[in-house]
Amino acid sequence: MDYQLSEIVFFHRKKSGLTRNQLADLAGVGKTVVYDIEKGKETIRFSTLLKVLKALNVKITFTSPLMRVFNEKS
Amino acid sequence: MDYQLSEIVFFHRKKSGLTRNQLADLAGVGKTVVYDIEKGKETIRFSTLLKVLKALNVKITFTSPLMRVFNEKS
DNA sequence: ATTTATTTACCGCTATAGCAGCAAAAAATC
DNA sequence: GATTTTTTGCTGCTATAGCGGTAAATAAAT
Repeated sequence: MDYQLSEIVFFHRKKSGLTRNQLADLAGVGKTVVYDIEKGKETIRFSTLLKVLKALNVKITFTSPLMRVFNEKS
Repeated sequence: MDYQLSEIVFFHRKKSGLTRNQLADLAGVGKTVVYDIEKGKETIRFSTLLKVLKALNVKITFTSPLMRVFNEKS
C-alpha cells in the first residue's frame, strides 16, 4: 500500500534519535505498536497511528480533486 | 483532532451521490464503519479508513519538516 | 399526505488491536 | 571481544473494531 508509512515512521524516529521504546513511551502507546507499524502493519487503529505521528511531528493531510472545493467552503 | 475526517468523508460521499450503504459496499466495509467515521470516531482501523478513502478517491499524505529530506533520498 | 429511502442507533457475536512481559538475536558501544 | 543497548519475535490477556440484523426517527420523493 505504497504509503511508505513504515519507512516514514522509521526515518523520523531515527532522525529524532529515539529507540522504539522511547518513541512508544513518548507517544503513549505500547512498544509493540511501533514495532508493528515499522513492520508494515496497517491494521492498527487510526487514533493510535495519530499518536505516533504526533510524537514525530508528522502531519496527515487528505487530498482529492474535490478537496479544493471543500477547502473553499466554510 | 481537527482532521475534519468526518466532514471530508461526508462531503465526498455526498458529492459522489452515494448513500452510506452504497459507500460501505463500494469500499468493502460494513455500513457501521461509514456511520462511525462520519460521527467522528477515530478508533477505527487505519486499513479500514484507507478502504473508505480509496472508494472516495481521497489520498493521504504525510508531511513534516523532515519529509523533504525523506523524499530526496531513495 | 403517503410511500419510499436514508440515517441514527442500538444489539450480540467474532476477530483482532493493543498491552506488558519475556527471551533470543542483532547492533552498537566500550 | 566483552558488555550494553536495541531490535525481533513470541506469549496470554483484555478491550474493542467491525460485522450483520433490526427498528425507530428523519428526510426525500411521489
